[in-house]
Amino acid sequence: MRLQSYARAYPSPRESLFVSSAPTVYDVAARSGVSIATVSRVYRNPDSVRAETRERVLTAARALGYVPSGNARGLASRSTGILGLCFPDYSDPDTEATEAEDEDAAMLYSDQIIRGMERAARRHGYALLIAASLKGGPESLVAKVAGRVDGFAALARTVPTEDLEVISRRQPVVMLAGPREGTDHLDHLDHIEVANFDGQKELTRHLIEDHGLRRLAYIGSAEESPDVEARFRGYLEACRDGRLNVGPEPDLRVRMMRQADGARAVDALCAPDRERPEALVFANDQMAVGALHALEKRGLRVPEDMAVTGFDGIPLSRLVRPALTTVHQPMLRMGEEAVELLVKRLSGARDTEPVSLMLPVTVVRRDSCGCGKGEVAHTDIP
Amino acid sequence: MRLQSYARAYPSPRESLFVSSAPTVYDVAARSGVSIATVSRVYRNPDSVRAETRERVLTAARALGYVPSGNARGLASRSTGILGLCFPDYSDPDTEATEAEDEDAAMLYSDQIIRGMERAARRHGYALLIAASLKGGPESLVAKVAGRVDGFAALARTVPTEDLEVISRRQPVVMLAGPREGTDHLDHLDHIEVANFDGQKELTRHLIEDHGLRRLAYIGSAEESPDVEARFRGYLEACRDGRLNVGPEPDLRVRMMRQADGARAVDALCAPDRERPEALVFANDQMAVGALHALEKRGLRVPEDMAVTGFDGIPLSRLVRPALTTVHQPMLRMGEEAVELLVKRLSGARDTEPVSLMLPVTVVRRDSCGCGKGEVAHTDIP
DNA sequence: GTGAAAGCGCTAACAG
DNA sequence: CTGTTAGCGCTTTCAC
Repeated sequence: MRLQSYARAYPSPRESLFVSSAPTVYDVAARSGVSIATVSRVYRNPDSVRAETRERVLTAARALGYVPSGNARGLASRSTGILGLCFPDYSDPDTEATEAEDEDAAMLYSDQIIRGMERAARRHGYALLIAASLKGGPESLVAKVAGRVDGFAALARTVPTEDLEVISRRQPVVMLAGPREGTDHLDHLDHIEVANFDGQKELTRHLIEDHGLRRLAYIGSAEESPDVEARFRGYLEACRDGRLNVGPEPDLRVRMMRQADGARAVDALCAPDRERPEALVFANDQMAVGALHALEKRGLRVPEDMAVTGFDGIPLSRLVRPALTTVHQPMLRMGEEAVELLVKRLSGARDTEPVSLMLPVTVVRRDSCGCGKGEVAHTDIP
Repeated sequence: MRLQSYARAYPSPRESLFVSSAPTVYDVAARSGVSIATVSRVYRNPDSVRAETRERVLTAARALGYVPSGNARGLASRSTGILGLCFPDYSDPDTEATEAEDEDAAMLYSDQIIRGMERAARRHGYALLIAASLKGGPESLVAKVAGRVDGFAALARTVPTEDLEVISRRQPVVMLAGPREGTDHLDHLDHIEVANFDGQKELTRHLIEDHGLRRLAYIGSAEESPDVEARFRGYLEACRDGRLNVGPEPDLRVRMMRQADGARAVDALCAPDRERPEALVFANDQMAVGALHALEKRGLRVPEDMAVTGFDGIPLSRLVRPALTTVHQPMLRMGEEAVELLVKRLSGARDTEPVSLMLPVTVVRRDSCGCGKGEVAHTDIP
């Protein structure tokens, strides 16, 4: 019944740019006079085939332009040698590279994770499949990735939690950055987060104690985000420790946490009818950068008239003027740790207890909080 | 004969962290009382199934924790929705991040391409599979990627040219950065390169005409690299135009073009027994950065005692002191163009003539060539 | 060492 | 709108 294959005519390489159907093990087997099993062996375990036979097969394969189908392989062997990463579409039109030189300034959060994962995956012999969720169905995203990899990492809120729960019953999954919620479901997932609370708390303490600021405003997210909430709680605690008068809610919640939202925050919080804060504490760098621009337009000086801080430590934070005081997250390391966790699960430790890591952050004091011109100080937290 | 599947017992979610065998269409079909074809339709084309039936299937799938197998899908449908990228292991131990803040300084060439491809792939609904060639068999790399994607890009010299030739008969391949050689084979490949020749020529002209330097030294690569050769030819032409006395070979060829090699180049070219050059023209940024360090150790000032230039425009080039004069390559754009080319091929234009793009570069004049402190000038080439 | 045969999980006609 | 029936290309026992 595979005779059709055996009888298939092999068009010369030049017949068309792309040949209608790619050669298979059957073609190679027929041409080299062995069975398909042997062809398979030549690729999976060369030493189990006599040298002469092996050469015959290889020669035929070369002549035919044979490339093993990863899909068929994965299907038959139930493993792919690929790790995956799902992340949300963070792209910010305002941050997109416009001038050539700014390409690297637009590096995001997720790009660092990709770099970290790629590096670690490479060390372990895995390739990396990356997929950003677009506005389309989120269902498709996870399914697409999950169905093609041996294990994967997902940035929090990329994938419906219940989907993750289901998938994690089948393969190793590590959740990135969103603290495990509920503690109830999601019990199969390994989990990595950063010290959002401690970082934001230390940064806020710095503003209050070291710079003597007392009227702070916090700009958070309207979307539910455990990370942002943790940061806000850190901010609150520092405020209370400093005996500042703060409510239980951020002074402002914006929708997307992009540059435009940061600019809008300035409009809202520096309205003429209200007392101007002494410091704008943003839940991320992108907004803070947007605010810097907006403030400049209004003729307000940073940090003299108003201090501004961010969170994340994206490359852009160091390039803007004044350079942004922020809390640096070790995203590269997070990517690496994610791979380590996945690899560990894949190589045996499948039924051990879920792991939960908390990575330390670094408070980076630059100009925008009032720390001396050009001087930079780091404090690792915790 | 699939009865085993139908009869399979479904362990409760808690029975084990990972269930032995994942549910399939057969399980979902059995549980929801439809055929496997219908299950398949629910995922591929939901509207072709009556709403009520669809819900039944979805419910069963959810209960079972069903996730479609990408491998099986790819195998049956002959397409994966994935694009690939193969790149060499560029990592440089000296550039690796040590301090948190330097994570982004370590961004390489290939990272920008990844970013560009990911972004463009996302726009077209593709995911991206990335794999760096490690010292292991190169055979495995291409095969791994090629066998799992609908089309892919390969950085020059990542993959044996003959392999590419073979594979490109089967699926779209675009070659990055290495000029098409021979013109003879490789005729199926689309190809993208940057203006290496013109960029290096303009930079060299700047050194000669604008700064009046006449004793230049070029540091190239021992490995064969069309890109580096093109740069060198640009350098040569500028030198001849300036009536400088230059031989047909670089003053030095180093092995890896890493920071350590740049430092070694300084040792070799600034030896006491020979006349010191006025400018060190490096074939890439990494070496130039290494040279900057070595020069500083020797107590030589840049640019006063010696001008230094690089090529690539990596983020690090702007962060070092003095900031490096270099030629910026639009790697992000190269990644994007690569995806556009692949997508075009995949959506019909399979048999049209191979495309060859030459992307413009930008000469970035910073401090290390003697251009005024802090001032930066750009010139786009061509 | 090599071959035969049975799937892996899904899609894709083609009937009904 | 739904079911039947073939494979997709490879790995994998189990014999020989």
